[in-house]
Amino acid sequence: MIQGWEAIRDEALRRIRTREWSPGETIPNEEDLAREFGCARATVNRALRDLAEAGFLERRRKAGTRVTVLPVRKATLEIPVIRREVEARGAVHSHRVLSANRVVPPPPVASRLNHAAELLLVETLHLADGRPFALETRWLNTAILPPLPDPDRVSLNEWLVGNVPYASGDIEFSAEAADSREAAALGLVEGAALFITERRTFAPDGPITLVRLAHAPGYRLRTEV
Amino acid sequence: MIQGWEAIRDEALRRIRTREWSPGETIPNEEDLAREFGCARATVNRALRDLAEAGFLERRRKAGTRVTVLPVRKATLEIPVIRREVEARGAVHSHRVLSANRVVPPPPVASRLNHAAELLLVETLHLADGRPFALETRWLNTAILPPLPDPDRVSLNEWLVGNVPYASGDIEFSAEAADSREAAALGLVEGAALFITERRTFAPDGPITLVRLAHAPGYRLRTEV
DNA sequence: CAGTGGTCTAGACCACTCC
DNA sequence: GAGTGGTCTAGACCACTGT
Repeated sequence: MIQGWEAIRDEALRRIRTREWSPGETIPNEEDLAREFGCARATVNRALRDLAEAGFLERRRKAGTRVTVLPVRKATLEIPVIRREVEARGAVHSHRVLSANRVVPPPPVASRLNHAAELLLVETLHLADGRPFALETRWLNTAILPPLPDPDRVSLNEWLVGNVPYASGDIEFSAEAADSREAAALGLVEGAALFITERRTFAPDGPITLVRLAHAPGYRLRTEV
Repeated sequence: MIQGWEAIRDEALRRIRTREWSPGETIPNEEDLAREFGCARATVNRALRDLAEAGFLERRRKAGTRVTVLPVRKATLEIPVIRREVEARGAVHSHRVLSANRVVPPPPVASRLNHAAELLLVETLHLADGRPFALETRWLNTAILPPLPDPDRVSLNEWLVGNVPYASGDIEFSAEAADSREAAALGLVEGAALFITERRTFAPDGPITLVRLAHAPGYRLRTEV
């Protein structure tokens, strides 16, 4: 008798990995497994649901549960606010607002936010122990935001996280060559490889913000599988 | 009366976002919430567990459930095998093995795999519609692997996914400038910004493989939040 | 030690979907 | 229509941890 849903999950994963349950194959249904493992069906359900969320199994009512043929690795990334990230490296975080202006967004920004009217553009340099860490370029839709705090004093990111309910958004990661502006701000040569994070956030009634973070070389995003 | 654990999760999330439950605050315990929502405690547990996994709540026995002060965004990345990724773009995938040699790993590789003895090094160029898509540099520990198939015919990645039980691993993302070898293979100028994915995989009895994927410019990793 | 979340059970009904 | 997973319940016991 196997005890606990985690043990059942592990046993199921073992059978998948040893191909006792081979890719594409339908495994026994929950009731049969519950009988085999000597537990309630809900416990089997918990274990198999976990494996399905991890991408090892595919479950459909009536059709049953199958072993995924090519498991898509699902990695969970933790994306902390910058201050936390800097502090996690044992450094002191500070930031400097380079500019803050009302600007009509260029077409790429307008289309990504689905918003053509004027936005607030704030450029901020984040520092770790006084050295450039990342350049933040943030577009804000002040039309639907409450009055903003002074960005010199408060991190806009943290203020938004705490004060603006949001509905949805996405994040993209890419690599780009530093342009002259980025190179100057981060103290690099033009063309240096930058790790770029770009986040969009939308409220139910419109876009909230678009943020582009250009990270200085050496930045790594890491996750366990 | 609120119906269904998802409705309860949504209601709890609403209270968090409207600061009805403010950051750092301890929310009512499961039993009280179950009474309020007119459902079983297990249903409340399901809803709150979901929010805790998403990073909105922190739960501890005896101490209760608190609203996270600075929610760490947890994004789930789907990391498909390269062939799938290429096909998802509507292109035809092919690959070309550039080299395959037994090599004593250089110190950075040896330390990352915790293995100093000879390894098999396979370099593969992945193509989308015949154009360079990514350069794969793979170190394999043949000492603990079953006999490998011919890498010209079979994608080593897919073969490993299907044939080697693994225990753990990690993935790192970064941006690096292309060296002359990478630039040549991918048809770029030296110094071009590459998006790098590096995966380590370990079996219980030793390292299995270290893979570095250098993606051609334009590559983006995207996830919804 | 006591309060809270974590898990389990046995049974029930429902929702989806394949046939 | 029937088989399977998805969810809910009411109650129970356990595991952790703050006091």
